[in-house]
Amino acid sequence: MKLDAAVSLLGALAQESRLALFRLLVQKGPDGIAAGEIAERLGVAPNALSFHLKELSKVGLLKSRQEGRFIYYAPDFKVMNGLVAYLSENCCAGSKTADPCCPPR
Amino acid sequence: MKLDAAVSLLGALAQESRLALFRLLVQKGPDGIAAGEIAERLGVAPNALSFHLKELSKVGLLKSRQEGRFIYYAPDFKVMNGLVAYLSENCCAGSKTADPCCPPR
DNA sequence: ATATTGTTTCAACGATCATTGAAACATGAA
DNA sequence: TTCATGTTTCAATGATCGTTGAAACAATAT
Repeated sequence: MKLDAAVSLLGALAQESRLALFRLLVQKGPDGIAAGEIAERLGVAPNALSFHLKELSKVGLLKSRQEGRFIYYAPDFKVMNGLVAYLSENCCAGSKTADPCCPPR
Repeated sequence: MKLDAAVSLLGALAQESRLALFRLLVQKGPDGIAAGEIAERLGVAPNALSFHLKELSKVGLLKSRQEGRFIYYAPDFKVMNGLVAYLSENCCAGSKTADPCCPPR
């Protein structure tokens, strides 16, 4: 992963509603949750949520699937995995020990 | 780590100059680098760099130490470790396998 | 004391971001 | 078709962010 891509992903997650949203989606797993239920659970206005869903989708963190009137959103675990790997390798001295982030050497 | 803290850390890293800065500091290790050398290496104006150093310090990602006229900055690996752990646990389905970010169950 | 070097602070500007309310679009039911 | 529901788009607003230039501060040398 390039630095620019990591910055985009970090920026997408660096917002209270969006991080909470992503956490919720991760908990719920690959089947996803409908936008309306997310909005209700997070206490975010539907249009605001739509904005945040778009932000997360724009950087590839979310997948969506339409089912009738509902649109289900689920995390793209591969992308998130890439981000965590990037941070571990580039910002944690590349250590692979139990404690992933420690000084080099 | 609380959600708010994670958001602050993500926000601090979600900027090109700052992520590059942090990467550089991680590479250089606990001894740190002087602000002037960082500015030169990253091609950032000294006052702009000072702003970014403050942003990273504000959230606890950086430690600094004065030596003569120079101020050396180094990463706080413990804090970064906490962030990576938070993301792995809360945003990666809590998996501890080789692939840290995969769907639950 | 003055000068020089390294770093930070301040004010200002344009750009981007998050939220709001209203309207629009899309799907399915009556 | 008409209606209700789920979701998104649009425009406007206030807030925050990143950069710039000039000035200030701090530590050392002359």
